[in-house]
Amino acid sequence: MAVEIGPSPEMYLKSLFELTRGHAPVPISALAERLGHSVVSATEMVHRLERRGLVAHEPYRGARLTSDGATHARTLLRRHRLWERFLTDELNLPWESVHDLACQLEHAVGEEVTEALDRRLGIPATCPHGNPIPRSGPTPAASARTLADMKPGEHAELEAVHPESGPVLAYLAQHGLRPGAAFSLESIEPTDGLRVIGVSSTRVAFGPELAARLRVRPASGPGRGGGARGDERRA
Amino acid sequence: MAVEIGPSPEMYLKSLFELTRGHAPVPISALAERLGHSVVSATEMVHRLERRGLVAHEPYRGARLTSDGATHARTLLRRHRLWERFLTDELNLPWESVHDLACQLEHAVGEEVTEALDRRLGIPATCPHGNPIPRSGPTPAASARTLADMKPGEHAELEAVHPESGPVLAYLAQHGLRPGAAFSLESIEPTDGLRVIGVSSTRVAFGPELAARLRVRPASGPGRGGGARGDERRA
DNA sequence: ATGTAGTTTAAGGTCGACCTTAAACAAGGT
DNA sequence: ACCTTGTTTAAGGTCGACCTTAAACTACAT
Ligand SMILES: [Mn+2]
Ligand SMILES: [Mn+2]
Ligand SMILES: [Mn+2]
Ligand SMILES: [Mn+2]
Repeated sequence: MAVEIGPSPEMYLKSLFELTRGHAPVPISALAERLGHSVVSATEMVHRLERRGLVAHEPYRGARLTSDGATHARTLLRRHRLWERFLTDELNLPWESVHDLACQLEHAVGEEVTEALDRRLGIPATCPHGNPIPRSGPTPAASARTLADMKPGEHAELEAVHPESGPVLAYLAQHGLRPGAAFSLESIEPTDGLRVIGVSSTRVAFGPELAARLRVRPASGPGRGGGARGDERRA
Repeated sequence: MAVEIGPSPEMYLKSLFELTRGHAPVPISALAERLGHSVVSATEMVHRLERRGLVAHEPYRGARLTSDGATHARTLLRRHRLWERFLTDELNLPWESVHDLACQLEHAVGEEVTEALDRRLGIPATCPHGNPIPRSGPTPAASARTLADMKPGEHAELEAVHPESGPVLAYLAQHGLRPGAAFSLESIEPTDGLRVIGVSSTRVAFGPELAARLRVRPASGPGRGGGARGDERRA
């Protein structure tokens, strides 16, 4: 148990987990891109992780987490999101910064601290960006629907940003967009597929790339304007 | 600013700081021993740190922190002790574990988080083990007196454990010894210089090595028995 | 003054985590 | 069937952070 593994291998596991859609293996090139590494380096690392039994590599198709690897990845995601909650809720650090900060902390703690933190925070259900905090038992399935899937005229509410990344969060923060914000899709520009949405009297545009990262759910409280606080916790 | 420096070099700076007595340079062998590295490796690292301008090496005498190095070391000690307070006060983790846990966290955060944490904790004055938390302005001088300096019959109160280390803290915890605990030195065994102290009806023995790491101050509330809670905070 | 203990340098190694360039290869669409 | 694109392997490099063994050296105490 505990398996001694460094920050870098851990980031590979986490990324692999995040990039996985269904059962399909993740092309190493996708991994490499996500991490900003060369494809060759990513291949090397995948091999190392394979030797450790955390990853299964199907040549020319991609890499897949073993169940050990997936467990470890979930643990990391858990730590990451708990730290995010701590940083926002307890330290009042900005919503758009905590992702990167938590990305350091996640590698610096073990089970003892993680579980104590969880209790301390009141066993929160999601991170500040709307993603569920893994716990024992299956993680509640996030809505598969994204802004990219919406049709003009539709109303919805932002559920989560996934996958997260500093720049994306910064862009959203700039426009006051947070999980819980209600909005409507006003138009899809034919060229480039830009999505223009209306949030509380403002208009914000998203490229298709970004749009696919905004998980969306049917608007709950209809009318409920605003767009700021979406701190959903409950266990 | 910010100088990008990894966990390992950081540990060297911290150790150097802790081992420094007055103005004297610290023999590299002492550094090596503290870190559990070979002397050759420690020498290498000292050279690297010298190139970065964080350490000054006087051949055959030892290494000394430059003012840049000392600043960095103080920062680390600050982070370390703040995390310790967090782990004990907020997460209720055991007094004797938090040192090692904080030793990971101290390398995973920058100024932003550190300062927010400090505010959150109410600007504590010391770590759970009695050592002052560095802040801007000179650090209040810790008492130079240790258990090793006491004479049989003397009464005193434990101020701090310095330098800290897992095993030492574990030993103290085992006997219910904490900063704030009042005790008397009952005897110094002629052979081996064992110190036997009396704390609230128990007797505990310390070798000279350990005794020198227990900082001591004149007992404050005379009579005040017990020996547990010594959570001194105040700014 | 000399010797011993502590210190530094030299030399050679390992391993992880990155890089580049270039060649070999396989999958899948046309 | 073929070709293009994406993938893997090979080869060679760098750098940090550790290790060992062995030789050179210096400070200091006797
Ligand atoms: Mn990370
Ligand atoms: Mn998040
Ligand atoms: Mn440390
Ligand atoms: Mn402490």
